[in-house]
Parts: sequence; structure tokens; C-alpha cells
Amino acid sequence: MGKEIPKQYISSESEDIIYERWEKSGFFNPDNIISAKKYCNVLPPPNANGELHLGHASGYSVMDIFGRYERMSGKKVLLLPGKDHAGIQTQVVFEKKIRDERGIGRHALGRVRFYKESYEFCKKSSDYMRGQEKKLGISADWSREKFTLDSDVTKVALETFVKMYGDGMIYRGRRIINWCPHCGTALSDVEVLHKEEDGKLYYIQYPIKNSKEFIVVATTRPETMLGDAAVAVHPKDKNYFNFIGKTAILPLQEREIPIIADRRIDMDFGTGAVKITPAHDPVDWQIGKTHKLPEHQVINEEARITRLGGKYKGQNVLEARKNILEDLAKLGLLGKEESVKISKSICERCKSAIEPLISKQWFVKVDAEKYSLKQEALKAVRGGKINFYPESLRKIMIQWLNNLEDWCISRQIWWGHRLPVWQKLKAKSEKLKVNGNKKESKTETYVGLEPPKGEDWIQDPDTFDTWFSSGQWAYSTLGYPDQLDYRKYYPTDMMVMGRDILPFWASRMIMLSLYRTKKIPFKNLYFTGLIRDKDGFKMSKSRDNGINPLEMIKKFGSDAFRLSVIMNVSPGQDSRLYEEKIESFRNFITKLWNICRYAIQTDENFTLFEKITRRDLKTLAEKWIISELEETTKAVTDLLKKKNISLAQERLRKFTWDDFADWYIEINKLENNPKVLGYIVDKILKLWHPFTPFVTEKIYSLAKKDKEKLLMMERWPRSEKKFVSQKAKEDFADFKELVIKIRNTRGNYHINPGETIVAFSEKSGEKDLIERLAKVKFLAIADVPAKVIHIKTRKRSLSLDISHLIDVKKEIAAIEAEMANLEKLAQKTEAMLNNQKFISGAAKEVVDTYRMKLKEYREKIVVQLGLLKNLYGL
RNA sequence: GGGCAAUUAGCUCAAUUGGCUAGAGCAUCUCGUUUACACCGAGGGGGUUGCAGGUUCGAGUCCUGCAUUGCCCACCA
Repeated sequence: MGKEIPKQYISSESEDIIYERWEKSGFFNPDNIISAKKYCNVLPPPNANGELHLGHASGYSVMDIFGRYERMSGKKVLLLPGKDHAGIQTQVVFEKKIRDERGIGRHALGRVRFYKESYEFCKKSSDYMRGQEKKLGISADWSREKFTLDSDVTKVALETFVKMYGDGMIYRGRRIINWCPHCGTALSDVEVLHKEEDGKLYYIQYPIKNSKEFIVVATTRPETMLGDAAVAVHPKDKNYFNFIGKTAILPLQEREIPIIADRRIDMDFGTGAVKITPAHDPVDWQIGKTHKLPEHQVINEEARITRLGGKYKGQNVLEARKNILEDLAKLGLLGKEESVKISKSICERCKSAIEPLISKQWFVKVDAEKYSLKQEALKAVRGGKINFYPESLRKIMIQWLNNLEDWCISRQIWWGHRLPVWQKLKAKSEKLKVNGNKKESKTETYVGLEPPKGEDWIQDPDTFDTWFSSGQWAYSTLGYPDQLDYRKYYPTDMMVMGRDILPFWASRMIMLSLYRTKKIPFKNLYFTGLIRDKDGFKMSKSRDNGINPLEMIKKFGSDAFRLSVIMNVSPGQDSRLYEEKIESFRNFITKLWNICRYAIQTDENFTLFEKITRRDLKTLAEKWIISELEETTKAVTDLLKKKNISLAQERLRKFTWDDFADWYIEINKLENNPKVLGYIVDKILKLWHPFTPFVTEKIYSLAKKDKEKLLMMERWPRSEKKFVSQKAKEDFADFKELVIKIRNTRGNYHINPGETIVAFSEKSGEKDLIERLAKVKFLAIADVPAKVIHIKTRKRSLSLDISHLIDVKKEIAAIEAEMANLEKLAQKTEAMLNNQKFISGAAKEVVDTYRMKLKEYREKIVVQLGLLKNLYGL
């Protein structure tokens, strides 16, 4: 009996200690690994002041599995962690915090102070987040951790802007954008959510100039009519054919507006005539551009009516809507009201209604003359230089890139990278120089990393869209363009992200990386799906169905949790998670623990063996289990290379539990072979380590003589082909079949598993094993009673002395049923083999397996026939 | 409206890309506390792979149509 080891692995007592050992070893830092080969994965940065959620957890698990596998394969592995400043979200959160605690808004603090305090707030929260990330066991190099607002990361982002400006890819333009009146900033389309709501469609009559006729338009936002620039109809719409080219009088404003024809109008909606408000609707803006309509801004940044709105000035949009409807009714111009579903745009962060406004913003031209971000990215994605997991998402990205429009990158918030743009009014003398070009702007613009010299320069107050900087994350964190890390680790090998941010992030990284570094940023792009609850619902606060990863780790252990988010999960596919599932993986961890506990405790001198020789394999069981082990090693390695985590793990689990624990260990109790045991334990600990790092490291420390050695740094096992034996496999399968048949017979006759049956060996090796595994006792062949039941396989046979229990009819029926089944299979297979098309069409190996199969069916039929004869004799 | 994905045992999912009798876990039923493990072991039941066609020697896998569900994009005056 070896040393005492507890029956169960207590994860909570070990994990922190093990993590500390890993960190102290210094091997999370690739500088301490000597190798010519490298592997790099820049981790997507979570929000610095967020909580770790399941999305992070599943992504990190994937990244760490590959990272640990590559490290064990002998590469310098860099998993580079970071934190994101999360622009708008953090500003909203922090401003709420100071308002709650100090009763002041950000303006009271001032821009500089607000930025500084937000920074400190984020840094403090980062520590908390980092602690949570470590609980997952992620083997990242924390000494290299980056924050999106770090000076070096910032510098790269600003440089990109300056370079783009120089290349004519940046312009400042008046465009219609999504404006959040509450956050006070422009939002990109992806920051806007759409919500179905009940609304009203109002029919309003617009009088025609010099006529008694009206044209009736339908609108859900009557207040925008103050800014109407036209009424539009479809050119083919017969109802309005005569109206085109006429002039309507805009009610309330008494302004003359043209009636125009445009194909973008849907004849079947409302009246078929539409009021056009270029300043307050994206589609109207487009139509306005085509027809060169004026843009009357009647709603301001606070969602109130402007001076142009006349008597409604200062009212918010809802007040104005009410008053306008009343006034229209008084004039008799308001027609029917219709209830409709409208899709309302709301701010992703604060949920307030979005106002489409025309605003001066900075844009990136995605298809500029000098360099097309879009075309270059499309080339790279189509070209197959990036592996997609799953492959199907490549198409989606291509489609998204194709539809890409110019990218609004300015945000009117304080928390972020401020644009490196300064402006000042031109001096009079300079104005003269422009030779009367009236279009020339009155202001002078300077774009550069350092503030310009001279006076009166004012820096643009806007900050960058977060994606502009995080789109550069893959190289800005590595010290582009001249740092050692950049030269060594770029392009990176792997990028893992949630499928939901595929278009926004991955494509931006590809575009910006190609532009600046001329290289694709990563070779493999792996997507995780969404983790849902047991009933398939999204986890959300409002539904209160969320699972907190840290609670689960505390309860079931980090390893079990990790398995639960990656097992049976394919890339890009949603999966479901619930406690029972995590529990079942915890049970597996206990199993693994006890397998090793058995090995270590059985033998006082237990040692791990990295190598064995053929001479160490004496019995059939040993030859078989080692053969399986080597095949499993190869399969797991191949599957990991193909980035198929789920199948790799399934294969490993099958070997560990079904083959090793259920069969070999039971046999080992009779034929102990310390060398074989030590070899298998050594190998499975290594194979399991990327999947379940904590428990395997813990066991390794118990099993290994040299306590200082880390499993994390051991070499990934090779598959020893010379131990793979088809013969051992077949022979052991036959042995297993015999044991299972005896067990089945017991089951059929309700003989307790504990009760020993007397048996007589006819043709069978491994007698002692059969005695143990099937709970039988062999007696000398001379004592065979007249009535016995025979158990036969192709190679083995024996008889059981349970004739007093035998129900001959039942037994015959069972055997006849099996024979019929075998007969059916044999006929089917034979028919295939007689089919000339099959013989010539199918691969040779396939044909061979069917030939073997047929032979096997026939042999089995003979065996059953023998049994039948015996039964008739009873 | 356009696109994508999914539909396999009661539930959650596999099936190595068209080839061995479609497999696991959970749940369920029977039996059992054999000194690694009851967080366990042995055994059983449970499937017309959503529906209808097609291609093929062979289809869960490929094609067409339909149905249901989910996601993304666009539109919603």
C-alpha cells in the first residue's frame, strides 16, 4: 500500500496554490522558454470594469487549451492578455457612480479630471477582473498585460489615423448618423438596437399650390414634417402621375416643397406618397442627396425642436408631436390614424430613443483610391490564408465586407482616444491666398501625433470609436512596428471570439492590420457560440437565468467548469449549460483522480514511466491497452491540430473511462504491471492537461518523485506506432465479448452480480481474468454436469452450471433472434460485395472492411448454431 | 424581403466531411455497497435521423422543395 490520498479531489483547496506555482515558474512568459518555434494568441480584452461572464469563460477555455497544447509541444507560447476601456459604457457607468456618490456630473469635474479618475477607476477594476480570469486557469503572460489606453497602444492607434489622413482615407463630413440624446454622442449602426413597438401612422394632407387638391402623406413621426424638403412618390405610381413636378405647401411652416419621383418609394405602403425629411431620416437623407434637397435641421442634439421649427422651438419631440397633431386637426389637415408596429431605434447602452441627425463627423473611407481597406480585406478572406472555424462563417464575413460603407469613427465622449486633430481659424492673409475659391474652408486643420506649434489651435473634442483602436489590438499590443515581440510573434496564430462580434471586430482587425502591417493578423480564426440556459434562452439579467462562472468554479472546480463549456460544443454553434451538466464533468474529474489514486496507492514504489519496451508487455490485456493508448494519443493530437476540441476530448474520455478504468484497471488488480500502469498514467495526465490543467497538475505532483517538475512544461506525448496491434485489439474484443455474454446471461436470469457461478472452461485463455471480471469459478473439466449452458465467441467458449435456472424456450428464442439479425446483415453485406459498381466505386479499404465483416458475421452464425444444438439437447 | 444556421433517444449533444449494426452524457428501469472511485460498478429499455422527392453501389451527411426554430442584415415614410 502506497501513500494515503483522499478519495476525492477538493478543487477549492488546490487551485489557487497550483496557479501560483505556475505563475512563479515564469513559464507563462515565453521569454523563459527556449525554442525556435512560437505560438501567439492575443486575447480579446474584456471590459476592464466588467464581470467575468460565460462568454469570456468559453473563449478563454478554448484559447488556453490550444495554448497549453502548443506549449507542451515545445513552442514559445504567448497568450497576451489585456483589458478594454469600453468607451461609452464605462463613461456611462462612471458618470453614474460620481453622480450617486458625489452628486456631480462629468462637466463639473472637467474633461482632464474626469479622464484621470475614470482611468484610475478602470485600473482598479482591472485587478478584480484579472483575479477572475486567473480562476479559469488561463496560462497568460500577465507581465505583458495591456490596456487599450496604454500610451504605446494609443500611439499606434493615433499613428494609424494620421497615416490614413495622409493617404486620403479620412474625411470630415456632414452625414446622417445615429445620435443618442442621452449619451450625447454619435453611435455606429452596431451600437443601435431595434425594438418592436406599437405606434401610430398619421395621415396628413399637404395642399397643392394653386389648386384645391391635396396630396396625403403617411408618417409615424409628424414632428419631423417641420423639416420636410419634398414629397416623394414612385415614378410608376399611376395615382400620383399628375402630381410629379408640382409644388406642395408644407402645412404649419407654409413652405413650398416640390413633389418628386423616386424609385425607393414603396407604392403599397401608406398612401404611396412620402414626406421627405433629409435632416432626420437616413433614407430621406439619401433621397435628399440624389435630388439635391435642402437639409432643414429642426431637431437638435437634445432632441428638442430648433429655431427652424418656428413656434415649436424648444419643445421636445413628443411635446411637439402632440402640438403639431392638434394644430393640424384644427386646420382640418389631419386624416385617419392607423395602429402599426414600428421598429424603434434605441441606444445599446442607455436604451433611450435614437435621433437620426446630420452631424459633422470623422469618417474612414473604406474604399479609397489610394488604398481600399475593403478590397484588401476581401482578398485576404477569400484567399483562404485565414482558417475559419467553422468554415461557414467565411461567407458571412465576405458578405458583410461587401456591404461595408464608410465608417464613422468619431464619438462625442471624453473616455477614449482623443482625435489627433487640431483646428484654428485662418488668418485673413491666408484667406486671400486661396484665390477666391469659395468652397475652401475658413478653418485650418492639422493632423499629427504632436500638437502643432503656434497659437489658437484647438484640439477636436471627439474621441475614437472603440473599434478603431481594438481593431488594431493584434499588433498594437505587440509593439508594432519595431519591438522584439512584434517581430517575433506577429502575425499571430490564433484569434478566438464570440460569433456575435464576428463582423465588427474580426473584419476590422483584418482591414486595419493589412493596411498597417501588410500582413494578415492571425492564421486561425475560431468562433465560439452563445451559451444559453437549459431551455435555450439567452442568459440575461431580466430573465435572471444567468450562470455565474465563478460560482460554478467554486462549487465544481475550474476543470469541470472548463470541460462543461467546451465538451460537445462545435465552433460557432450555440450550446446550453446547466448545473447537472457541470456536475457530470465534476464526476469525471473524480474518476480521473481515483484512477491515479489507485495507481499511486497500489504500489509503494509507484513511478511514472515515459518509455516502455515491447518486453514490458506480457499479457493480452497489456498489449491491448497500450495499443489503444497509442491510437488515442495519435487521434487526440490530430484532432487538436484540426482545432476540434470537442472530439479530441470525447476520444480521450472514452479511453480513460471505458477502456482504462473499466477494463484495464480491473485486470491490473490481478496481473499488476507497475511499468504499464506508470506509463499509462504518465501519458493520460499529459494528454488531459490542456483540458483539465489543475487536477492533472495536482496529481502529477503526487505521482512524481521530483516535486518541482511541472506537468505544464512536460513534452506532449508521442504516439508509439510500434505498440499498435490489430491482433491484440481483435483478440481482446473477443475476450470482452465473452465476459459481456456471461454478464448478460446473469442479467437474464437475475443472478446477483456478487454471486459466483460455477463454470467449465472449454476453449479459453485468460481464465483467471474471466473468473474475476464475470464472477465465475472454474472447476475441473471432468466434473461437467449433463446440463450446462454454453457461452461462445469466435475464439473462446465455456459453459456455465446454471441449468436449474435455464428457460430453454427463452434461450432458443434469443439465439434465433440474434441469428436472424446476423443473417440479415450477412445478406446485406454479401449483396454489396456482389455489386460490381460497389467493388469498383468504393475505396479499397472500404471493400476490405466489408469482406472482413462478412466473414465475421458468418463465423458468428456458426457459433450461434453450435449453441442452438446444445440447447436442443437439454 | 435577403442571408446563415439548426432540426438525430425523454433532455443536452456527437457522428473524424458519403462507408463497420447512428454513439455519448444526463434521466429512467433491474441488480449490486467486490479494499481506486456510490461523485461508483454490471446490465436493460429507449431511433422510420423534421416532412416529401432526387443523385449514388451506398445518404444523418450531397441536391431540390416544404415545415418549424434561432441568429444576422436590410426595410418599416
